[in-house]
Amino acid sequence: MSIVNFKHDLFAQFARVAKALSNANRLELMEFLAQGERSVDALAEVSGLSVANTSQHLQQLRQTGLVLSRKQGLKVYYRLSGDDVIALLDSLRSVAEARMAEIDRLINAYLTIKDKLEPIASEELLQRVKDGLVTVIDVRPAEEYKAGHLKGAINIPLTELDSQLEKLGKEKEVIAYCRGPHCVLAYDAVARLRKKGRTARRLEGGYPEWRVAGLPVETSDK
Amino acid sequence: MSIVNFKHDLFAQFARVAKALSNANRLELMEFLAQGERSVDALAEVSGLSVANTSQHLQQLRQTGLVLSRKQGLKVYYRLSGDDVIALLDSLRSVAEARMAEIDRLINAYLTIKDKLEPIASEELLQRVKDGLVTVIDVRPAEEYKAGHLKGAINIPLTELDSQLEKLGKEKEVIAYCRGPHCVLAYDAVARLRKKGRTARRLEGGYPEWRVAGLPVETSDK
DNA sequence: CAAGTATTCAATAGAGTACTTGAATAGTAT
DNA sequence: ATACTATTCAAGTACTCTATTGAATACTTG
Repeated sequence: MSIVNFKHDLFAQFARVAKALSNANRLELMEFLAQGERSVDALAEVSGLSVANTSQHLQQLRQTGLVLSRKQGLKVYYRLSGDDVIALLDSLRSVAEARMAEIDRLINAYLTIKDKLEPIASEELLQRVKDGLVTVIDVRPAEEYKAGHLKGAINIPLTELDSQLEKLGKEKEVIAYCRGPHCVLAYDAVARLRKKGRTARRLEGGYPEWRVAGLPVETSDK
Repeated sequence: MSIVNFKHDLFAQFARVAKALSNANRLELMEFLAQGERSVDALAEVSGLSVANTSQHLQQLRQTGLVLSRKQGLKVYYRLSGDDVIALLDSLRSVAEARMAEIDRLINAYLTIKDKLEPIASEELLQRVKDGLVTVIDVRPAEEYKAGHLKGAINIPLTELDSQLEKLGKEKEVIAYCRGPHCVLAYDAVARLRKKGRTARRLEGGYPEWRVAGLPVETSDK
């Protein structure tokens, strides 16, 4: 094998991995998988894709080694094949957010629906917490919550929002936050809470912004 | 805009970045750009693509914000738009290597001497340089060396390795590096040095990885 | 201004991708 | 066994991507 061919074949393999990531539906499936193992029909339901289509996307991901599957009874469960895959996804997201003006445009277009999802500012939140007017929920996965969170916030990962609804008093307004200004978990949470008839808003920014601003947090003090 | 659409559009933007990375030729172009700024015809020459084709790939990369360009006189010079792009490429490479048996097969097919060419890690190299135990050589072409190289490394392009052998003390171990983890120049150099009876190893990674890790470099300070 | 060079544009053929539909497979429950 | 369920397979259509070719653009030099 010549050097040139070797190099080209090697790059072709890297390109295969990138190609597996080059579809919005597959990225969305992987975001769900990042939260834990899921069956095909569960993934089809949350993603809104047909079962056959979901299955085919999952097989593409499996062929490049990004996900693994196991069969148990009737169902096939898929999961991400390792933490380095999460790191790759984060790296992709971070480059995309940093570089693409298009994303800012999208976020701004979305946020023009101010009256529906107007965020609450940090100072206002602090005051309302003191006054006992709001319940603050952290919708990130439990591990991230454990590593550090807003003081007084309770952890309700997005996946458990429906089942843990009773933790939230019905009279208080709910404030949701997650990883950062672009993290869609908090948007989702607010939308779903409102569907259930609660009063909900999103915190401007996320945990990192809050911490950097010197506002009160609780950490695992590792 | 609904939350679902918003989320989907956001993932579609991330997917665009991944799609830009999903072609072997574009990845190869980016590896060259990781060494420094390059004109279109220089990139066309090293990649073996036609100029028009090269230009079109570069424009795709520019549209997703992965590279930037500037025009000077007749030529247009492209460069990576930031170090986070290098981090993304490394992350992609690392996931691909970890997951894809296909890549191992390729590497073994080409580099049958693979286990004889154990790489040295960055930290270990730094220590051994301090202790005066090793000579570090940069086997990339002179222009790439000039644009930036590991502090203290001497430039011996692969083509001149035989003729400049006397530059290397016979007692010290020689460490060779080039463009990146898969740049074959360093493998070649190590193999040839060993044939001449020298003790030689390859640096894990290459110049871009070293620089991004914040380790000491010397640049042309343009 | 004319000639030359580097890059980009435009049009095209051929290959690959996404999603749908309906059927096939493998396992469970009755 | 039979009915049922979750998943996968196979085929078809509409759409997109790559690389090639030749022309157009923008800049420099004589």
